[in-house]
Amino acid sequence: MRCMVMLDIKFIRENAEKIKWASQVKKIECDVDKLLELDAALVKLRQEIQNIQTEKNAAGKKISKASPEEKKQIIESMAQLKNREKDIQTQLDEMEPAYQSLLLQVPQIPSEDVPVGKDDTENVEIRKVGAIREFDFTPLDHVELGQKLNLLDIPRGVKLAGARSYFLTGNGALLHWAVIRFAVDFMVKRGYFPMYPPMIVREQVMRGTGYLPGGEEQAYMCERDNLYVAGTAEVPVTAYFSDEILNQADLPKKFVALSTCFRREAGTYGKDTAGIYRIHQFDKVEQVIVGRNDEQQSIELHEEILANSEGILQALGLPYRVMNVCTGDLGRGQVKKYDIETWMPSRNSYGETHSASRFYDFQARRLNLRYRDENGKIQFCHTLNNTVIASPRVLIAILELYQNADGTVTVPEVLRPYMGGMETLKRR
RNA sequence: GGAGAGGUGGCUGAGCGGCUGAAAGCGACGGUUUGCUAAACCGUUGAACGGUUUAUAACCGUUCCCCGGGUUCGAAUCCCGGCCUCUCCGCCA
Repeated sequence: MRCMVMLDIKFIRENAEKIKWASQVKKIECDVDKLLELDAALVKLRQEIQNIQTEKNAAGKKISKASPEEKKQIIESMAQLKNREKDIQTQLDEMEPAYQSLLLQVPQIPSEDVPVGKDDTENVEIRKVGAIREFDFTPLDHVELGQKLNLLDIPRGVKLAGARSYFLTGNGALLHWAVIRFAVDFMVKRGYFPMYPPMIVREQVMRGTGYLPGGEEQAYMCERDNLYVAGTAEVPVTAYFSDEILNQADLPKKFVALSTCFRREAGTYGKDTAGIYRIHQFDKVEQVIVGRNDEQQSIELHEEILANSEGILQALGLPYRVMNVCTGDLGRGQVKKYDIETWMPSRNSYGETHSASRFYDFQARRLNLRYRDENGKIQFCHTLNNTVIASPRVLIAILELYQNADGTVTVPEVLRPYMGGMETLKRR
């Protein structure tokens, strides 16, 4: 994973204005002019050094056949060349780091159909699906339900592990596993290849997927081992084929991965403190696609992974809406992102439960993830990913929406096979 | 944790300091043969960057045999550091 280029420098040269625009609407700092200036200077120096090397090589070839006196001469002139070379090399070495770090800041250009906006308040709703339930009694929130039905124990989680920690207990744990198994099976039926990935990964995997630099504060890290704890299976699964060259015929590769996810949630003190909405550890079923370098195909696959997740929510009978995430809320590498927000009565609003991202070759470049196309040319892949289900966050919606006046919770039908046929969650 | 081995092209695997961008095999691609398939035979087959050019074609140049330094007129080949992988022993599950 040596290739740390965000976007191809040639592309940047030719699309400087678009990138400036992207940096502006994404609110990501990036000095394109400075980058191009450095780039031009570097190209010039590299040409000079190349000429010197040509001379050196020629001299080196002569030397083995030269007479002793000639050898002396050649070696002397070589010494001069080497001095000049060293000079230029020093200049190059001085400029390179600045160039590299500027290059790393270059954002991916958003798709044309992404709304321009400053932050998540300007995301645009694409559609709403499912009717919001009207209660004819006063509904409880998931924390109260969890307590009453012994599904959830936050205080003891906090006792052992600090804020944003919890236990799922009894039927709560069973419901959690049921949701996950349902989601995995759903995706496997749709032809996705199941994976259970390592979640403690090397730094270059985090860099390759775009979480570093920038996400240092969000990720747990094992300092002794210099390894990072990934916040999502997207990280190891997208990096699965890094540094490899795949066959075009094998693409797209579609994966469904289940993992526990760890997030520090630094800088969110006071945000979403109630319940199990924002927590340090959760399980997530994730879908990841590695495809051809073909924008049209990526667009279609993006719709496909979105449809998969909508299928899950519909099967669970949860009302949701699909958001077209605006430029200001897009990550550096994302071309376009759909968020799915599921209705959560206690929040009296939709809460984000899914996030479907399209990167084109942004991650693949950093991961050195390539394939050979029909002409034998090596191309960078395209990558995409989306949540299938993240639990326990989704349990908020399930518990609150499926609660009954008597304080019990009905088990959604599709989950019952995974709960030994249980139809209702009662206190036990 | 202790001791050792090693990192070469899509893969496996050779490689006296100049003739090695790299043997050989496999794979892939093109062709011959063939009722079809298979087999056999012949040929082609690394990447990035820069220049010439209408050209992602051809040609020329430079760099690249894990990364970074060093020795040398010259390094895949010698030396040092780093990263990574593997084996044995110990420990643990």
